[in-house]
Amino acid sequence: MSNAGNNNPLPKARLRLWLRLLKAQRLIEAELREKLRIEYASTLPRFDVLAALHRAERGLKMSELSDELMVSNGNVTGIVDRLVDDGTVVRVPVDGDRRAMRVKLTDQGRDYFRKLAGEHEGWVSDLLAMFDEDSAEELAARLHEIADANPESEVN
Amino acid sequence: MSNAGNNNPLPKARLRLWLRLLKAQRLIEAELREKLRIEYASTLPRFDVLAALHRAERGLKMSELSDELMVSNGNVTGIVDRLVDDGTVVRVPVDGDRRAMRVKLTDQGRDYFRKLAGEHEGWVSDLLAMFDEDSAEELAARLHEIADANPESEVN
DNA sequence: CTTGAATATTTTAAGCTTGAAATAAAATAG
DNA sequence: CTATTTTATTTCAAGCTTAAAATATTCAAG
Repeated sequence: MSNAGNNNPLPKARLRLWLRLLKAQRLIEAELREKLRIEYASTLPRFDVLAALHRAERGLKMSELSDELMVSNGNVTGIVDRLVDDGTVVRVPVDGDRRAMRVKLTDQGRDYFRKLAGEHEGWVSDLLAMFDEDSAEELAARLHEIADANPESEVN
Repeated sequence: MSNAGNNNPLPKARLRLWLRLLKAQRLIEAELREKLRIEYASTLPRFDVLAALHRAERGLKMSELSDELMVSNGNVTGIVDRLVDDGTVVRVPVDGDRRAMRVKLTDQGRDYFRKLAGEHEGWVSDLLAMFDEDSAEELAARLHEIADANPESEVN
């Protein structure tokens, strides 16, 4: 049967929510991207990789990185290549498994990221200045439900 | 002065909010992208262009398209090129301005999009099934504040 | 008119992203 | 042991994305 002219308001409300979410994300991402580019000659994907590595004391394997960031593994290869060229990260062999590589921040990379991360937090805080602590946390909790209800999404 | 060890909870809460927003967006986008690819051999950027054109009866100029979608104008050129190859859209000269082009859905493109849009709404609704109409609308309103407070962000 | 600034679009080079195929090593069976 | 399958990563081709430069046209002074 045809669904033409269907006007059920629930799916429409959810669709509007999705479009708003997308618009907010794009706006914030565009601002952050521009700041990273102009002030640090860097990019968001690079920042994301550094952030993930900074959270992981002893580094991450390529596959752990791509899981963490929800991007394909082939993608991470290229970004890490460029970070290696910069001298901010290194690939070290995982002993006991000659297939795997552990990616770690260099000392230089760690210093660099710490400076960046402080700035980044400030930029985000400015962009989300309309939320006080409570509303930010409440909103974050609501958004968490989305990831919670749709687990294990594989990107590969 | 150094900011090391700063633990101000407000920026941290906003940063968490941003990370949640980003995670939710990526999850939904990955699902939609996969469905479009597998079931329709299409992509999200193409869908976004078609959706914008569907909302605009008499078509959109290239620059209107890139404003609407918040992507660079060079970007739209490539996507529209491919849609023209598919036969879903056409570029028609704007009379009175030989620089400009108006992009319009073809009849075939309109039919195709209508089918797609119905499916798309269903996919989104399923992914956001944890929100009833009221919470979806409330959340959307909260997110709208972000775009509202950061207007006129130029992507070009 | 003509010159110069502004606008609309495309092109370009570089980087990001994906899914699939290729490579290599490890783990599992038989 | 050896063959098969699984796992970790890279490579590849195609498409997306950006910022900047190039083109082409229109608009605004003078």
